[in-house]
Amino acid sequence: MSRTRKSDTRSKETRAQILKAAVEVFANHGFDGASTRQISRLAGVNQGLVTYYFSSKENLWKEAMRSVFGQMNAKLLPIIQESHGLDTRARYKHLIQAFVRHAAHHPEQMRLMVREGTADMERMTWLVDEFIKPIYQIYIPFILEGQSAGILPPGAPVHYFYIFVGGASLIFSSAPECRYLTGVDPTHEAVIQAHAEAFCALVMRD
Amino acid sequence: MSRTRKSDTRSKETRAQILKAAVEVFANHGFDGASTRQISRLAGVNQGLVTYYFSSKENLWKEAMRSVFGQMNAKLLPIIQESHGLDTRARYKHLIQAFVRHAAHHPEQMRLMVREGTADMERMTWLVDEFIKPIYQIYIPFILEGQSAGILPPGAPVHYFYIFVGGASLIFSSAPECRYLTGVDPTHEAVIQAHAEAFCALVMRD
DNA sequence: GTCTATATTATGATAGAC
DNA sequence: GTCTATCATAATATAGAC
Repeated sequence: MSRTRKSDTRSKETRAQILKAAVEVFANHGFDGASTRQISRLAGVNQGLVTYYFSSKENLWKEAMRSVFGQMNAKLLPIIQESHGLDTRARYKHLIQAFVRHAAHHPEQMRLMVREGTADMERMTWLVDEFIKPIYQIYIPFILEGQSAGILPPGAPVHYFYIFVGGASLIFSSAPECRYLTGVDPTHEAVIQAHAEAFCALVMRD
Repeated sequence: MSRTRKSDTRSKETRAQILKAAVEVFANHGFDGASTRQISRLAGVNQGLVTYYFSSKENLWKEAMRSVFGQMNAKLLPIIQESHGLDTRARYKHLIQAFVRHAAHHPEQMRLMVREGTADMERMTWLVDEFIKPIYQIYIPFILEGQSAGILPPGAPVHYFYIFVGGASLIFSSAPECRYLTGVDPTHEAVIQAHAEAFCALVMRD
């Protein structure tokens, strides 16, 4: 293996470690509360490398967002595609379960989605234009279909969009609080399943 | 009016302005992201006065929390008390509407409740012990009563607690995002009413 | 590519004039 | 009680050695 190939691998790993740490720290502290020092420390690399790979904190945040939403789409879009064969009730159950499970296994993604909704206009609009709008466009027909099938009550889709996202994910994005408050640990597989079932049962009444 | 009385009034106003600004900035940027300079600027007072009135940033955050939860309890506890005369279905409708409306008019309180759920262990446990645990204790019998009456599906109360709080409040705590994403402004009274009705309809199916 | 060193600005908190 | 001035520290970002 040549020296260049080895450097390439090392380089990509370093970049990936910084990105992974950035997702975690931005999710837990928000853009303003996160520091590049904290991120580099968590990544186990030198602080100067953050600028080397990502130019600026702002750009690192954008790359972290691209990474997170890339993962989310890679996971959920195929599930949505496959679900088109199912009838509406089965499809609802399947997709809600998939979304709850995803939120459970990637709580940092849910926290990132919600963080910059108020703090900064620039970052909020960028995030909406780049990632949230396409997701919302998928939700709308899904909600309308549910209303046509009598699964969901009437009302503008926007209400059910925020009820779905908030109701499905808050227990996981507040996992440490939930554990301390109730003794129930939302990272346990049985609790994840129970939350998916409770949420499904609430949305899809017989 | 004596000079002392005037100073007292001025003093209380200054303190109150700092507290109000602190609630806003902590809600939008989190503890780490907020700066005492930003808070003092928003309050229209000198930065030194933050320390004069609140000793430290940590203590200012705690006072901001006391203020916010004090307001919430003052508003919602009487409504809960009065509701005991109603039958279960009417009571559910009444209380959910009240909670949605409160979340709509005080989105900063919802943001504050959720912010420190992951960032800092000390602040999270303080917040839970001091304010969230009492609220949760009120929710549990409310949820159990709904399950007994057949309004809610079975499942541990913790799931419905987080579904209620998350589902009812996310649209309001992400109001700027919602406005930019959908064109629907969650600060409008008609939208608040529509959200309360959609959420009620989802929870309380016929 | 990775490191150390540093320039510059912003932070939380304090001291002291008024 | 409110202000200005300041200290010590931590922040983002850059320059340059290796």
